[in-house]
Amino acid sequence: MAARNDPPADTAGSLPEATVVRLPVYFRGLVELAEDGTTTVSSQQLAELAGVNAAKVRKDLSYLGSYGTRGVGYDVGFLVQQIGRILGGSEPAPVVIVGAGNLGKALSRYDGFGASGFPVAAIVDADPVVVGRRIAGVTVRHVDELPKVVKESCCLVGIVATPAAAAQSAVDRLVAAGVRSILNFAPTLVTVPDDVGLRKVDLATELHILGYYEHRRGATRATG
Amino acid sequence: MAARNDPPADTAGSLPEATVVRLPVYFRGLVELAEDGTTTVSSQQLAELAGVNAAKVRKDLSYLGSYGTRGVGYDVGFLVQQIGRILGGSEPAPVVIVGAGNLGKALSRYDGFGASGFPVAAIVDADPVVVGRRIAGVTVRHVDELPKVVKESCCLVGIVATPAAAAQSAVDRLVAAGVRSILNFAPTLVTVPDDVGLRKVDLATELHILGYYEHRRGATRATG
DNA sequence: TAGATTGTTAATCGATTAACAATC
DNA sequence: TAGATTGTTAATCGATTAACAATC
Repeated sequence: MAARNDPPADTAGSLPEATVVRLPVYFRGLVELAEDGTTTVSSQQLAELAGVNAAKVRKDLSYLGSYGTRGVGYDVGFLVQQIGRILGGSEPAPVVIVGAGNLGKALSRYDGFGASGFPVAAIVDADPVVVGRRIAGVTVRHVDELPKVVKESCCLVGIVATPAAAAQSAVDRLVAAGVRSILNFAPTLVTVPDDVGLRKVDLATELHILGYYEHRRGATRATG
Repeated sequence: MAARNDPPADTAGSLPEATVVRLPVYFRGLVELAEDGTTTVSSQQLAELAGVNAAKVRKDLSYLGSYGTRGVGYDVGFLVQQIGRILGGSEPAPVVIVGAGNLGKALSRYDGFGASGFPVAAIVDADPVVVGRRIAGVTVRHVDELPKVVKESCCLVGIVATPAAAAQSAVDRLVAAGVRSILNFAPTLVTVPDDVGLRKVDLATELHILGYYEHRRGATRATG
C-alpha cells in the first residue's frame, strides 16, 4: 500500500502542515549559520539548532527536494535560498495596521516587523482626528479606504490593533480588502470565513494557551 | 486492543495537545453566549462558533468529564467555569515585560493583556536611564533584579520586547527567574531548554508562517 | 575503501471523524 | 414514546521516528 506521507506533487504549495510550521525555525537557524560563515550543515546540527530530532529535519527537507549530499550534509546558502523562497522571505510582505491607538502606534514604530520581512506599509484608523497624521513615516488613512490602501501598498498581512469592540469589524474589512493573513492583537477572538483560505493568529488565544501551561505546572493537585 | 485516545487519568494535566489548543477558542465562544444570556448550548452550536465540527467538540469536552446532558446539550455557565479553571483563567496570570523601549512601553500601556487576564505586573530594562520611570502605573526595575521582581509579583508569563540582539539573554534570564511561559516579540528566534517544560511563542515565527500562506496563495505557479 | 550522512521506508503514535448506542 | 443530543467506539488520516539502504 502507498505510504501515508507521500512525496509532494509540486514544489511550492503542498507541504505538510507540520513541516510548514517548522520551516521558519530552520530558516532562522540557517541564516545564523550563514552569517557565521558556515557553508555546510548536517541534519543533526540543524536539528539541534531547531530543537527537533534529525529524522524530522531530513523528512521535512526531503519534501523540498533532494538538496542534501550523502556523507556531507546540506549547503547552508542553498537551503536559505530555497526555504526563503518558499516562505516568501525574499520579497517582503507589506503589512497594514488597523488602529492607530497606543498599540497601533507602537507597532508601527517598532522595527521588529520590518526586520522580520514585514514592513509596515500602511496604517488606518476610524477616528478622523488621527487620519492624516504621520507615524513612523506612514500617513494614517481612514479605515473606509482600506480596500484602496491594501491594493496600493500590496498589503498581504493585516494587523488588528483596535479595541476589542472594533476587532471583528476590522477583520471583516481586512478580509474584504483581500489580505491573506491576519494577526489579531485585540483582546478578543475574531472569526474569518473558512472558505477564503486565510490564515489568522489571535494573540489572545496564544496567551490563553500559554496560560494553560503555566497553570498546569503550578497546580500539582490532580483533582476529580 | 485499547483505544488510541484514551480517557484522561486526572482532570487537570493530561489533555491532548490539540484539545488544549482549542479550549481557549471554545472558552471565548462560551463567554459570549453567557453574556447573551444563553444557558444551554449543543455541540453543533459550539462547533459553529469555534469553526470546528461537532464531533471534535464532543470529543474535546469529553476529556473534561461528562458535563453534557444527552438530548439537551451543555450548560454554558458550568462549561465556562470548568474551562476557565483549566485555563487558569479565573486567577489572572501576571506578566513581566522585558524591555521598556517603544514596544515595551506600548505593550505596558495596552490594556489588551489585562483584558485577556494577563495584567502587566512588572517591567524591567537594562538601561539605567529608564529604570525608575513609571509606565502605566508600574515602575521600571533593572533587569538584574528580574528574579526578585518575578517572585515579588508572582509573574508567570514573560514578554520579550527587547532589540533582537538582547532577546536570547532576556529569555535566559526569564527562564532562570522561573516564569512558565514566554511570548517573544523580538525579531529573532530564541531558544529555551527543553527540559524545563516551558511554553514559548515567537512572534517572528508566527509571522513567517503567515507569510508562507500568503505567498502560497499568490504563487499559482507549480514549479519543479 | 571506510566513514559519514542523506533520503526513504515502514512501524508507531496521536488526532480526526462518521456513526451509533445510550439516554435525557 | 418520539426527538434530540451526548459520549464513545472504531476507522481513517496525518505526523513522528527508528532503522537502514543508498551513496557521497
